[in-house]
Amino acid sequence: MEYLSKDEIPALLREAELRPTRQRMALAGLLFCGPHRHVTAEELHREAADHGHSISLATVYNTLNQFSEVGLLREVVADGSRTFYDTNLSDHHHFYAAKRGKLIDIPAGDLRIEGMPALPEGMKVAGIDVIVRLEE
Amino acid sequence: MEYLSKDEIPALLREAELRPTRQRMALAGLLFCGPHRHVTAEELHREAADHGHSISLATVYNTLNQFSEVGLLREVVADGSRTFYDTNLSDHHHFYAAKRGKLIDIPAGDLRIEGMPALPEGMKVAGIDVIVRLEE
DNA sequence: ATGCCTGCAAAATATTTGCATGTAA
DNA sequence: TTACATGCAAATATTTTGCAGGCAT
Repeated sequence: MEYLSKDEIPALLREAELRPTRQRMALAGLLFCGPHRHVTAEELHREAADHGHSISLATVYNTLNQFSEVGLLREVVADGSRTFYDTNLSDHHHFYAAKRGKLIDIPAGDLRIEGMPALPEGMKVAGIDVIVRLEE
Repeated sequence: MEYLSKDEIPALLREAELRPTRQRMALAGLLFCGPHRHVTAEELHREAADHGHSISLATVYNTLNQFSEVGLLREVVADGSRTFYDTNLSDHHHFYAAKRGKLIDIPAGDLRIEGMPALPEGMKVAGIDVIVRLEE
């Protein structure tokens, strides 16, 4: 399976109706041109800096939120104190090793939810998050 | 089924090796002498004030954390930006109506998890959180 | 009396926003 | 050119911490 190449990034952004600006290109390159990953804003900001992209942390936050809004990323709430962004959009769940602050994918289909009860009047399911918390 | 009465609170705290101080008594009374509930620190702080208990927000936070550490409460991470504390300690899951910021219990047993994959080397399961996100 | 608790304010963290400037189309 | 994006700093929101004084035992 091939990873996305850098020159496919502009199209990816355009399809999402986001202008392919320098910063978005750089961050999208880091996020999408390789295997799936989980990042925090802080991590991605540092990584961008390491690659010579000077992008402010606020812009990293804004960009991650935009990418989430248009469905390029999925937010994962595992820790209350930090937000993770997952490049894997398929229907899957997560292990969370709190001590290491690391998320690990549980492949789609491995974990199934059975016995969904009736929903409150007039509501529908927007998503199901399963976090399996791990300890040593 | 009877709810806990106020005069059982000191024993509850003592069993948890927490001194029954005025503030802990007041907060425990609000939390445990009635049906199960989900609260945020902010909500509990306001509620205490409404009942004439002037307890600082910092103390509410500290107390909720202590109660969680000794197993009187369970923390529920639903929203990333707020921590909920649940008085229902049984093995159950939650609906989360993001728009209303409200958690709703899914009774234990209603929802089952099937097909847990192998865990990473040397780790064990500390807990499983399922959040079913709802929208209108 | 002793040591754990609390209140307050200040610090720490994580994230968002306002606005002047920069840049893609 | 023109609207949208960015950088920066400041604002916001939430939670934690330090320390002087208070209270349970």
